[in-house]
Amino acid sequence: MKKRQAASKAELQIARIVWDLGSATVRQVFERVDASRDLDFKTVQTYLRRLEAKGYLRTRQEGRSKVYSPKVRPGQVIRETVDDFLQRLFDGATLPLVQHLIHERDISPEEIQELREMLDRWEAEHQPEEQD
Amino acid sequence: MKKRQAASKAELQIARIVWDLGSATVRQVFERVDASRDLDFKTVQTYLRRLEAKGYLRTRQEGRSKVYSPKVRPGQVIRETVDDFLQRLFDGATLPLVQHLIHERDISPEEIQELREMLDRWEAEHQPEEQD
DNA sequence: CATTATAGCTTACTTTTGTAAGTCGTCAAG
DNA sequence: CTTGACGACTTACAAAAGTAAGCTATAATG
Repeated sequence: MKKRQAASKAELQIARIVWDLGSATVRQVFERVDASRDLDFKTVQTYLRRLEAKGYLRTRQEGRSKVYSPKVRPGQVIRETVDDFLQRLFDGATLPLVQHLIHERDISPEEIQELREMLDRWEAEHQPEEQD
Repeated sequence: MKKRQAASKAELQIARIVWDLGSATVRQVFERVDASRDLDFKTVQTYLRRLEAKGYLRTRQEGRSKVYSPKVRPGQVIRETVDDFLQRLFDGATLPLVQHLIHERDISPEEIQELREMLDRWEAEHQPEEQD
């Protein structure tokens, strides 16, 4: 199928900013990233270019700037990334990771509640009322 | 703290084999890996050496072979790896990932059931009967 | 004891990553 | 028009990752 070249960790973080903004110029992305990590404008520019080269983002010219926006849907990329991660660390099994998340990371009672509800909703939607 | 140098993806996969086996020689690991991916013996050897250099595995001499075994607990490494992943892809928030896992990956009704039980058990253990 | 097969140690080589500097064109302010 | 700021495009460059080949010591075999 696609097999877009994998985006590196740093690139992913930059891509996420573009996803958040919907579309953005280098500078706009740069301003968002600035706070957390400490990257040079040029560096951000490089990541964006690579992301475009790898097929994750597209650009359109707008005045003298170019505006980056997602080319493949973010959800898609996230799915692939998670899949790969799952594959490598848990042989692709979903449950062990969920288990790990619940056990090893502090999940609050509220979150547990929320999780339950999520399960309910999911089940409701995906098991169309089996009438007997 | 620790800040062991991060193990790369390929290395992680090799480490997992050692974890599974408890301890193993290069050849033993090689035989396990052989099926799935297609790595050269030498390559496996390199990964193991790097894992030792990075502090993930230790070795003891046994006859003319050296036997690799975990130096830091696997669970520890997994936790760190998951944390890092979570950080980069979900700003560190656990729930969104769980949500993603439930929604995007096919989870069977059995697994949902299992998840519920897992939540129950977890809650039971971690909310020592609040008497009012 | 000479011959092999194996294990270990050293070295290698290509891509990718992380991180950026240089150069050039253009729009806006003097 | 000259100067500067800013963005794009090119180029850089060291470190990590992926993948392995070479050489050496040694144990097992004929």
